Amino acid sequence: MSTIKKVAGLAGVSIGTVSHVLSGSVPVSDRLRRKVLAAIRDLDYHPNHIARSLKTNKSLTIGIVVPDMTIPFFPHVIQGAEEAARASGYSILAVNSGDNSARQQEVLSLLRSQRVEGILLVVAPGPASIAQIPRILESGIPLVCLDRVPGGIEIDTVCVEDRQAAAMGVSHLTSLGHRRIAILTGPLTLKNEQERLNGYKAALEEAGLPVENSLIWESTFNLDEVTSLCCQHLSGRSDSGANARPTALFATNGVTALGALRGLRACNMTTPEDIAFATFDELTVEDIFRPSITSVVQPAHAIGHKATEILLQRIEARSNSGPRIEVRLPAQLKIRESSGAQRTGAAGLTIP
Amino acid sequence: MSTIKKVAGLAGVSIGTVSHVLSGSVPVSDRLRRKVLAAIRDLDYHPNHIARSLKTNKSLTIGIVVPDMTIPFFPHVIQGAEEAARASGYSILAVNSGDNSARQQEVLSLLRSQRVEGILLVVAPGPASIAQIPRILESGIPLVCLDRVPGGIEIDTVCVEDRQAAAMGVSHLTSLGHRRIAILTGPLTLKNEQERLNGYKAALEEAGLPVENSLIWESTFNLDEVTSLCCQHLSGRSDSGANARPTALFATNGVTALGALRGLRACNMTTPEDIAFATFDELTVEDIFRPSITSVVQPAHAIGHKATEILLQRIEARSNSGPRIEVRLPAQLKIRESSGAQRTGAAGLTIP
DNA sequence: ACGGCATCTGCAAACATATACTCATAGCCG
DNA sequence: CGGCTATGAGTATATGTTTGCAGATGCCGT
Repeated sequence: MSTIKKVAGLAGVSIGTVSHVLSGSVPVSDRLRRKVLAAIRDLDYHPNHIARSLKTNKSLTIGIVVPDMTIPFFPHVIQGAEEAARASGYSILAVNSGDNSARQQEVLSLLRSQRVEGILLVVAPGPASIAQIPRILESGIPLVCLDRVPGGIEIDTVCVEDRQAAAMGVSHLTSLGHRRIAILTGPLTLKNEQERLNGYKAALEEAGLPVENSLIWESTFNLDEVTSLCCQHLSGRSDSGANARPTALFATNGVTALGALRGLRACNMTTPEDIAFATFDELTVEDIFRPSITSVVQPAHAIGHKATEILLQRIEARSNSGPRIEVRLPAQLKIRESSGAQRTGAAGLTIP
Repeated sequence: MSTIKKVAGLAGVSIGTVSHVLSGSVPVSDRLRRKVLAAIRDLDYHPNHIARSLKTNKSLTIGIVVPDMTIPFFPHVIQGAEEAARASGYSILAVNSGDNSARQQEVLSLLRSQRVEGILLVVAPGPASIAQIPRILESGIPLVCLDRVPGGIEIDTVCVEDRQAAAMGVSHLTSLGHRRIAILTGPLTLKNEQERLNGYKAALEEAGLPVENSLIWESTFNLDEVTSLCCQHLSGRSDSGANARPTALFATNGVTALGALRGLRACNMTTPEDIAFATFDELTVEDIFRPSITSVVQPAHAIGHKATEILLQRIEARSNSGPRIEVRLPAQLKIRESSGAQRTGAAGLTIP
C-alpha cells in the first residue's frame, strides 16, 4: 500500500507538500499540485485514514446502534443518518444490539474503541441498557437517543410525536364508531410506549369513552410473546357484555402489530371483518398486499437525519453541556383497509 | 480519554504489562492482571483501536457494499456477514452504492482509505462498476462478489444457484399446466440474470415447451421502468393466438417482481386470477398478507455468512492467488397463492 | 549462596500522518 | 542591486499503540 512518502518521492516534493495538496489548508503552486495529483493517480494512493485519525484525533465516524437491522424501520433510519453524516464528511458505523442489554454494552464498547466521535442509540429495553449511557456522556462522547426515549435520564432525543400520533390512530378508530378499542403496547418502561398509551387515553376521552384497564395489553418486543398474549386476550371473551371482546385493536409498534396479526390468525379472526385494526409503523411498504394495514407511519428517514444533525452539532461544539434537545417529528396517518374505513374487495390484486 | 499510559500509572505497572494483559500474548501474573483490570475499569479505558491498527497494520474491519440497505434482502446479508466477522473479531462497515457506478467508486475509495482488510461487494450494474475491481485486487485487498456475479472477470463469488433456482420456479408453473410463461429479468449483463434466464429456458424445454423471444422481457433495476415495461407488454395483447398474453409470469428478482405487481395493478389484472405469478426473492416476510407470493427464496443470511468466511480466509492467507472460489447456495421454493397452486379465499386474514 | 527461571520494567523503534515551525527562493521596489 | 516580503518547501515532533530486547527483581531448589 502506497504512502504519502512514496507519493512525495514520485512527485519530487516533500511529504508536507503532499499533505497540503490533500488538505487544501495551505496554498501550493499549480505546478507542484499537478505533479502531486499525478503521482497520487499513478500510485493509486488512498490517504491512510487510520494514521490521519490518530494524528488529528478525529475519526470522522459516528456509530449507530439499532436493535435489528432486518426490521424494515431501521435501515431507513440508518440511511437518513448516513446522508446527514456524509454531508459533513462523516461515515457511519452501524451495529445491532439485538435489543439485548449485554450485547448493547459490547457494541458500545466497540464503538468507543473505534473512537467514534458520537453515538446514535436506539436503546435496548431494561434499566441496565439505560445505565450505560451516563459513562459515555461523561467521557465526552455526544450521544443522541432516537426512536425510543429512555426514562429517568437527561439526554438529547429525536423521535415521533408519540402522543399525538397514537391519538390520531385511535381517533380514527373512534370516528368509525368503535367504542371498545384495545391497545397492545410494548414495555411501558419506555417513555414512548407510555406516551402512546397516553395518546390512546386522550383519544378515548375526547370521544367520551371510558378507559378500561382490561383493554390495555402490555407486552414486550418479543414476537412470540406478543402473539400468545394477544391470542390469550382475544379468546375466552364473550361477544357482548362488560367483558366483551373489543371491536378494534391498536398496536403501538411494528413488533406488537405483527404479533397481533399473527395472534388474530391463530384465533381464527380476520381483519377488518372480525376486528378493526390499526397500528404504529408500516409492516410492508407496498400497498399491493391485502389486507392493507391502516398505519401511523413514522418519518424514519427524517428521524435518522435529524438525530445526526444534532449529534454533529454537539460534536462541533465539543461539549455535551447546553440545553437538552428534544425533537418530536410528526407522524402521518395512512388509512387503509384494516381499520374498516374502506371495504375490501375480493382477494388478489385490485384497484383500491 | 484515558490511555494505556494512564492505566499503567494507576495500576503501578509498565505500559508493556498492560498491553500484555490486553492481548494475552504474554503471560502476566494474576496479581498484576487484577490490578490492571481494576485500573481499566476505574478509568473506563477503551483501547485505542486506531493506534492499534496503525501499529499492527490490521484494522480488523471489512467493508460491505450493497445497493440499498432499505431493500429487505440486504440487511439479512449484512447480518450474516456481521456474524461471521464477529466470530473472528472483525467489524463490518456497511455502505450503500445506490446501484450507481460513480457512487460505488466513491465508497470503494472510502473503504480503502479506512484500510478495510477485505471487501464484500454487491456490484452495481454496468461495465464501469466492474472495471473498478481489478485495481483493488492488485492493491492486495481481497474482494468477494456476492449476490451478483460480474461478467468477464476472475473473482471469488457467492450467490444462489441461479439456474436451478429459476428452473425450480418455472417448473412449478409448468407443472400447474401453464404453457405460455413470460419472464421478466433485470439487466442481462449480469451473469446471474443470464443464468436465471437459462434456468427458465431449461425448465421450458424439459416441459416440452418452446422458448419464445417475445416472452423474454429484459428490464432494469429501476422500479418505475420495470412497471411501465411490464404494463406495456401485458396490454395490447390478444387473449389467444400466436401473440397471446402469457398465462403466467416469472420475475427474476425482487425489483422486477415489485414492478411486475405494480404493472399488473396498473393494467387492472389480478394474480393468480388473471395471471399466475412467481418470483425470485421474498417481497414481504410475512405470510399474513394476500396475495401471498410464490417465491424462490434465497438464503440471504447464508450468502453473507459464507462470503465473509471466504473473505476472512483470503485475508488470513495474505494472498489473492490460489484458485477462484465460486460458491453456489441452494434456494428454496415457497409455494403460495400467487401461482394458483392454492386457491385463495376471501380477502382478509384467513387460515391457509 | 547461587544458578535458573519466571516475571516484570523501561526503553526505543516503528506505524502514516498533520502541523507548526523554520528555511529557502523569487519577485519587487526603491 | 540589495534587502524585504510573500510564498512555498522542508523538517521535526507528536499521536497511542505494539513489540522486542536488555536488564532487574524475586523466588525456588539445591
